[in-house]
Amino acid sequence: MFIYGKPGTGKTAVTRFVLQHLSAKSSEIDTPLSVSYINCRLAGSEYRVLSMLSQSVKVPVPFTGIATAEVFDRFKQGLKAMGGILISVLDEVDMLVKASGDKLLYELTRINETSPTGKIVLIGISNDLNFKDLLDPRVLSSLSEEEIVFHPYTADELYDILLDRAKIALVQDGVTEGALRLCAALAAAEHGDARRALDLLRVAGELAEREGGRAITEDYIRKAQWKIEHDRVTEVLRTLPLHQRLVLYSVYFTQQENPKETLTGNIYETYERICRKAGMEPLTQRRVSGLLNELDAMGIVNSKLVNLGRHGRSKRVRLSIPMEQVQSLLKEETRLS
DNA sequence: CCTCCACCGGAACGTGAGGAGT
DNA sequence: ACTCCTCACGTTCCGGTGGAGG
Repeated sequence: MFIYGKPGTGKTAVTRFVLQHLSAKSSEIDTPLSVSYINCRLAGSEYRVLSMLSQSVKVPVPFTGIATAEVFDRFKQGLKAMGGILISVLDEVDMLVKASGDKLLYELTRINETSPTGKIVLIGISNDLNFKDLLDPRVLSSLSEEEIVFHPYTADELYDILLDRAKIALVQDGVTEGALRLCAALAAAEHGDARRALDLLRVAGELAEREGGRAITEDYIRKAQWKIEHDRVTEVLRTLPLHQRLVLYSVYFTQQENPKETLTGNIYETYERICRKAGMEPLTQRRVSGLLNELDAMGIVNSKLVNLGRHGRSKRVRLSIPMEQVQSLLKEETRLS
């Protein structure tokens, strides 16, 4: 089965809920059934997904050291030995396939053909609606027998969810209707993500509590939204590796010196200068270009491909976070200060 | 209309850390 | 002791490209 839907539309929650009921029912009627839930993005690689699968059939696998094919064999052995049915949920499978292809999925679908005892049921969850394009037709035919699409929540639905939670979590009249509506609207504008909506309400509640407010008002919701964004960025910035930070500073300085010419070429020059001053070996332009793309993906920087005709084509890069945030990060930098 | 710039981005490959199996 | 894994992070190489200016 395939489950599609944007983040925060309930895919994972619903799947877990159903799984829980299934395993409760199976122990009630005494049927051999085990379930495993794996988040492929968190797992990171084909190897680690496999090793987690193996663990779910009680086969311990070292976290590194043996060949992927070997882990796969052990998993098959374990499944066979265990018998029954393994329901395996692969959350964010699209990440797995993008990183390491659909080989693993293909192999997994083939298990049922060869293994008489011990069958596997695959449930793939994906954020990417075009995920199917990445798959080989053979994999597709055996996988997508059933599809469910989770649509983004509308503002009204989000409002209901929030209201429900607010009743449990907050004192009576702890939140104004307007604040709830705003909260739902903000989250709905951002792809109808329920998790975001709940986060927003929670943070707003914390803010209100700290300031001794009597109820969560629209004002607190707005503040909370700002805070969430700010915290997210600070956290990301703080954990950036050295050269990634250097590239970020280069963008910052280039943009300050010459706001119009923030092309990769100029940024790279600045970067080289910084490296030389700090007595470090600069990375190649290719690598820096990759780092810039990563910063872009994290939403720290915004880059756009531009064509300067005779002057070639390049990328125009802009910071998409406030300058002050980079400044304060720079202040913590003892080596570069 | 054609050229050619200045970079983009894919692919293959290298290295060193962390570790398993025999 | 030796071979063989994964994986993150880089490098080298190279074909690709949209449009200003000849």
